[in-house]
Amino acid sequence: MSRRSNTAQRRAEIVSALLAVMAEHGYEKASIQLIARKAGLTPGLLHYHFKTKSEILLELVKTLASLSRQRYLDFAAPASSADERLRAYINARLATGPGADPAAVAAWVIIGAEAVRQADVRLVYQEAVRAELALIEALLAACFAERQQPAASIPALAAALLALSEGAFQLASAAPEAMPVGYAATMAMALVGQALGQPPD
Amino acid sequence: MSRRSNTAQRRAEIVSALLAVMAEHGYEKASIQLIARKAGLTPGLLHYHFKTKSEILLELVKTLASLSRQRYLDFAAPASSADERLRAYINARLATGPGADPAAVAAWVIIGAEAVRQADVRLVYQEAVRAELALIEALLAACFAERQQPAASIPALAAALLALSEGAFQLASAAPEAMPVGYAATMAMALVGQALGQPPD
Amino acid sequence: MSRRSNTAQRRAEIVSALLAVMAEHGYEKASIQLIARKAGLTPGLLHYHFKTKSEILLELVKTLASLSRQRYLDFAAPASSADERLRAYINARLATGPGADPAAVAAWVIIGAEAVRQADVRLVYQEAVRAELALIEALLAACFAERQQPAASIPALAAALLALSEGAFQLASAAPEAMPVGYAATMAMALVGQALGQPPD
Amino acid sequence: MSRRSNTAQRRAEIVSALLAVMAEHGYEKASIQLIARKAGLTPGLLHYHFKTKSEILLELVKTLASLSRQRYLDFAAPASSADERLRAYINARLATGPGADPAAVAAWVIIGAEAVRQADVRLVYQEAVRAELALIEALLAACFAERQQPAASIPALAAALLALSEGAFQLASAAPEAMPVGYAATMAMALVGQALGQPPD
DNA sequence: AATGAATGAGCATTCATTCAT
DNA sequence: AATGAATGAATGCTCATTCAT
Repeated sequence: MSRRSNTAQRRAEIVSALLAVMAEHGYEKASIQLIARKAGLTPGLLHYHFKTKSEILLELVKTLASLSRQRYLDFAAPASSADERLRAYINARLATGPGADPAAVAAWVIIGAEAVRQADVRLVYQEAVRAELALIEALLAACFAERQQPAASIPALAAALLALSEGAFQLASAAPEAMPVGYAATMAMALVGQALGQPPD
Repeated sequence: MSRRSNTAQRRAEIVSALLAVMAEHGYEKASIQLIARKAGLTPGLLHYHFKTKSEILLELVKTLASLSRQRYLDFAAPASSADERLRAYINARLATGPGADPAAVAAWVIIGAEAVRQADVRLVYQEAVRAELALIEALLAACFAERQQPAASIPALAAALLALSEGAFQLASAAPEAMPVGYAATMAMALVGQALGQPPD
Repeated sequence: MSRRSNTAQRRAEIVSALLAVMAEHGYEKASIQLIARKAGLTPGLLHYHFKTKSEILLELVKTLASLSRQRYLDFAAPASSADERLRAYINARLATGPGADPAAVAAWVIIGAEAVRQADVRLVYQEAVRAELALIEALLAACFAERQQPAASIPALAAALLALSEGAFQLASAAPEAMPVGYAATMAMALVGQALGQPPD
Repeated sequence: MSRRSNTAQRRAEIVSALLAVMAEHGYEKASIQLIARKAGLTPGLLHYHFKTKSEILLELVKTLASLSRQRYLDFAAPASSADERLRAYINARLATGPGADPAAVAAWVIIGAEAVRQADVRLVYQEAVRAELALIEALLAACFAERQQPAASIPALAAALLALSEGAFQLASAAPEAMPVGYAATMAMALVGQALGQPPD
């Protein structure tokens, strides 16, 4: 009698289309028309599943944050020590970016810029930043504990690792040819190694 | 007595207005009307001095890069050693950002995102990145030379310092409350210190 | 046992929902979605019971006219003279409006404006106007007959009473604070009283 | 050097076009496209001179109120007594409507309906209603004074005259064939005459 | 140099209506 | 009877750019 809802799947398709279009054209130029075409849907249908364009963006932010977290969990699954988990985190983030997907990295960079001017985007972006910082701090604290060393400057170190990540994403998206290969993960390890008094390897 | 041309000054005013409007509204929402109003000029006049809106943005990129460079030169003026010059660089960049101006930092972040999708912006952005990397590498090489140490991983280290900067700008603009105070300069110094085998002071 | 058709009730619910939504948002902004939500139904179902949105409006016009007529009949039930019936009519119309419902009054005002531009609405609106005029004229004629006076200007007087009603509805809906209390019924009585040579009481 | 502004004239043209289109299609169906075509302008230009469509409507309300007032002043110019001025008012309003223009009358009816649902329209509509009531009350008071009679029920009488006007406009616009000729002015005079104890003629 | 009216393409969004289920 | 996804046309509005003055 009643139709079965396909909203969840449609929403995922639309979010995914926004990711792809945004990586290429930015957020403002990612028009509803363009997103719809990429998703193989009609513009009207996008507004049936999402009230506004901004709402799609907010869902994309959450999706990317979640993907990045899942990627860390996958990398860390085989780890058996705090050191290994921290290395897994750095590799998950910096060896090939979140989801190993350049488009996702570019989209994240553009989201970061939108967060500067759009209050609602800023809110979910900040939530993602706080969650990421908390994760890094926990990983660092575990390393210090494992070595029975006094924890030093964990917040600053975590912030620097996050900043290094975000900056690496930016530069990878906008000036890839200018950057050396593999610098980000290597230098992140070095920074952590210095704080721990020895390389985490 | 012919009227003196005020073109140079007008162009500077317009570029400065774009900076201010962009920091608040982003590039796409920084309409010619809005920029003109901020500059106290009329929309038509903007197109008399700049052929297109994009041209204003390109000039802003160069202006910001130049301001950042000048800021380093000012900080480095009293320095008498390679170590001091490197510290001056890090402080000029990260102690308060380029030009000590949050609006300029926000504008730079937005420019970074525009560079992802606009080829002409990407070009001048990459030029700025390359110049910045070259400067950092030279400063690092001088430090190694001063200490008569073999230079190691200079490109990776320079890239990491730049990524740390760009990421710190991003986070300072979009999630300032989430970040600890002064972490960026401190950790940049630490990273350099480790590479040099000792803190650069 | 076959399912009993609930069409009649559903149609009434829908018409009633249109009344409520229209009083708040006007006819154009009373979208099918909004009407459906107010009625607790789905958009598709509205088009199952009514072919077009306009059809719902036409039914609403008839419903309101019918309610207004029923209200007069209720008021006039205890009346035993032509004078009393005329007073009952004026009170039914103007003491608190049709159905004693401000939403219905507002909806009627909006219907009046729609009648200006929509031919099909105009048709049923005019039918309602003619019926109303006929009723008033009959009531007036009965008063004259009762007093054995020659009937004078009955059409003009009936038209003025109707115009006074419609205008009072308009002003009650759009500028209630600006109007004195109870003026409409009072002055309608006065107008009738003058025509009859004495107040109808 | 600078261009001469034609804004005032353009705005008047646009307001006039809205009046014409609205009388035929209502406010919602009076699209910017349609108004622009009627005015012989491009849609973009309408938004150059008016920020929003609603702003055009607000200006139209003021224009119509002003025209109606001017029409009374013209009618009242030759009057030499309070009675004559009151008769001039009634004739200016009801003999042929404000501006003697059926389109203006229809537009006013539609504005009245818009005032029910749009707060900003309601505001200027109420202002017009209050001004009109104040004028009628002053005219009535002058009549009573002239006759050295005690003033009775002036607010109610003024309200009834206004309601009669608004209702007459409504019926003239939506059901002209159903209405007798000249009833409104005649009955307005009668109503006033009764209050004054004798016809103002 | 400077003005500001004018253009035209593009935008997000709304909505009555249809239809497979 | 009922659902809710889907469509396509229309709407108000924005904006970079042009140009006569």
